[in-house]
Amino acid sequence: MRRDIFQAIADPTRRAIITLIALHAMTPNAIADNFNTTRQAVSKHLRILTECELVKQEQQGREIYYSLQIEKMKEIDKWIDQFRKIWETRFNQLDNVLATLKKQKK
Amino acid sequence: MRRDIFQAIADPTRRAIITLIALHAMTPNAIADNFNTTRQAVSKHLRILTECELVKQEQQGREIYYSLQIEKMKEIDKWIDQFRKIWETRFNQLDNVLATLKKQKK
DNA sequence: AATTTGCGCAACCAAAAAGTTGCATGTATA
DNA sequence: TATACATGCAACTTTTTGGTTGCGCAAATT
Repeated sequence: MRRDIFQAIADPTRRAIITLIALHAMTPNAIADNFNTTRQAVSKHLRILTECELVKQEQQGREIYYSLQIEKMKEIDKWIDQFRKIWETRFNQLDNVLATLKKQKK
Repeated sequence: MRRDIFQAIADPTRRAIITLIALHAMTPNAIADNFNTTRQAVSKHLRILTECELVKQEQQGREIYYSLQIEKMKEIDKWIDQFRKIWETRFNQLDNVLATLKKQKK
């Protein structure tokens, strides 16, 4: 079973769950109420998110509150970073081109 | 067929292809040589990447050069941004806590 | 002109994932 | 203690996906 963060965020429902619990911990039932799915389906998504450590749980009586382990999201940011470098470089190059054009105009 | 950028980057081979062609356009055969797959498999990945506009192609004779449409990568960055805001806020809050502790120490 | 090469596309197959159903378990509540 | 929730988990079904094979087409090469 492939379980990495990129695979985890591939599913739109999981992305929505992530956003939903980013600020406040929620129970599976409460989460399911926000979507067009069953509790079980949400439960499965939560298991996947837990498996790749994107989510942590906290039991409170018979309820289990799930919340986002936001640090983990930085892994995606880290991967994007290599491309950020590229697009920033390109932007600067464009900047240089514009500056050169301006100079020539003078 | 669901075709969005998050689904596109879910596959590790596709992520590798993206990184590979980020700087230089490459042909399917050249890309396949870098991995442990066939040209056809790469071709299929390229089709998926093309469908969600992550990749552009340029024909040159009988060869087709594929390169990354890096602007599209910003969409992921944009999604991550909501979480970046959260973790930066938390970091600042921690900063405040540390500052307060320091003050009390004095 | 014949052959080789680079490629896309469609059909197929196996594996994985998403969702559903039916439990079992533990915690509240009457 | 009996009942009603809240939940996880395992089995099963349906879809989706990644890969392979076998074309066909067009551009290069001979």
